[in-house]
Amino acid sequence: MVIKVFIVDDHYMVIEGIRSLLQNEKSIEWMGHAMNAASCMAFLQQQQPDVILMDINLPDMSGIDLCKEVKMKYPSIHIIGLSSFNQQSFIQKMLDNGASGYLLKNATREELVYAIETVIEGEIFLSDEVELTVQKNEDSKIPIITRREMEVLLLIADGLTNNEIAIKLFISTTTVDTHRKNLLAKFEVKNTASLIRMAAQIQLIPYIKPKN
Amino acid sequence: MVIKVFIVDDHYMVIEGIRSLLQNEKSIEWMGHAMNAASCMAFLQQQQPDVILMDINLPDMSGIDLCKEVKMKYPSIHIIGLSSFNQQSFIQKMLDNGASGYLLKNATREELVYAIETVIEGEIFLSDEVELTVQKNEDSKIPIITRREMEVLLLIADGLTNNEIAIKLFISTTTVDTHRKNLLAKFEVKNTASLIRMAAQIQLIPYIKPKN
DNA sequence: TATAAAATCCTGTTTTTAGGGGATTGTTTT
DNA sequence: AAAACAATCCCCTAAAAACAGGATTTTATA
Repeated sequence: MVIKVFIVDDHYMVIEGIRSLLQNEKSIEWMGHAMNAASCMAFLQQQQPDVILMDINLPDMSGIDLCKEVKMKYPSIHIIGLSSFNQQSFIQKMLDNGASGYLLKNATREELVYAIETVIEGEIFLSDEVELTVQKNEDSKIPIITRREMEVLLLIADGLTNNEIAIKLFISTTTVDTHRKNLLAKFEVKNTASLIRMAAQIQLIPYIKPKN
Repeated sequence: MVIKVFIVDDHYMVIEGIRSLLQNEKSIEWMGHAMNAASCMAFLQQQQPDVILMDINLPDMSGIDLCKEVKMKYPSIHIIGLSSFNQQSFIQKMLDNGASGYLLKNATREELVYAIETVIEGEIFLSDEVELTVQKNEDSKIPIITRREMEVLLLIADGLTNNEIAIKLFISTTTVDTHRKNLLAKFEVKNTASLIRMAAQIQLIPYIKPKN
């Protein structure tokens, strides 16, 4: 049985690299690629692969969210997260959202093929290095914040004060203050500067600054 | 005349992708790859390519430094910086260190080939999107801050208060406050959150957080 | 050597955040 | 059904940052 593989990545060179690596694998069928979340979803309406290799950074949506959406509509598709970085927080989120594995972009052909074969069996695959990190970082800080906290965080990053945020979210200023306190506690920092820095570094804050 | 190309990148998939993209180009000869700065330098002792495609992120040394080193010893080699991100600060540093071009990893085969051909002619090549960024940022706000303001900015990002910064720099708290005010003015923001966000986004703040 | 720019310091006031306590109402999850 | 979590709200105090308006000295640079 041939495993049908599809890839979602906005880097042409990575797509080409994976295609090239899988070219001579007789057990794997290359279904094509998408360079963003929207065209991925469009493709899936026509055909369903067995495995999707999915970059965590996409131009229109994070791979983490796309993963969730795909698994919601097509639970039988196995998703392998793909990224350059060995970041536990992303890996965890991908897995939480239904991904079956996580592969670093410096993986070899053998790893790639093995990953695909593993997730098809219903098992979880993680890159060697990733597993190490997961272990190492287990005890360290990967703040898990709630949806509301995330909203507040983004508005803080946009430069709004507690009062302005309260008005925008139709809640009391004291509530905003509580969310803010919880954010500081979860990130284990003592002020806004460190909070925003950390959040920016773990890519919680979108790069393009929305006006006002 | 055949252009000899070598690549330095720690992502196997990217190496493979570029190799695959250049495979059928008769005017280009693939010399091989290195996955870190050390083996790149070792390779160059044996053979010299005409063009090196060099990732800015390498495990043992930044591409920016490696670029400088290579150009020092082998001035005739043309270097094209390679990265996933469209970050003006890196691009500028690569060019300052002697690189002849900058290519994003989502470049097409045509762009890649054109880039190689362009730098061989002694010209500078920049990805379309990169040029846009350079242009866009030209007239827009790239705040020019002084050395002292930079020091203060980094300490703010580290979570220090004005008072703590004052102690660390052996200056008065009011001076720190003045620097801070100037930073806010130069960045055209009204609070620390926005300041740190912007600074992080234009890569003014180092990624690895130094302890304390 | 003017002149500009950078770095230093000051006195105020107002606004915002941080830190310490709570508490209530829903909604998941076990 | 109980426990845990999320979201909401409150009080109070202290610390920090933002805003306004200065000034002096040192260091580049035209």
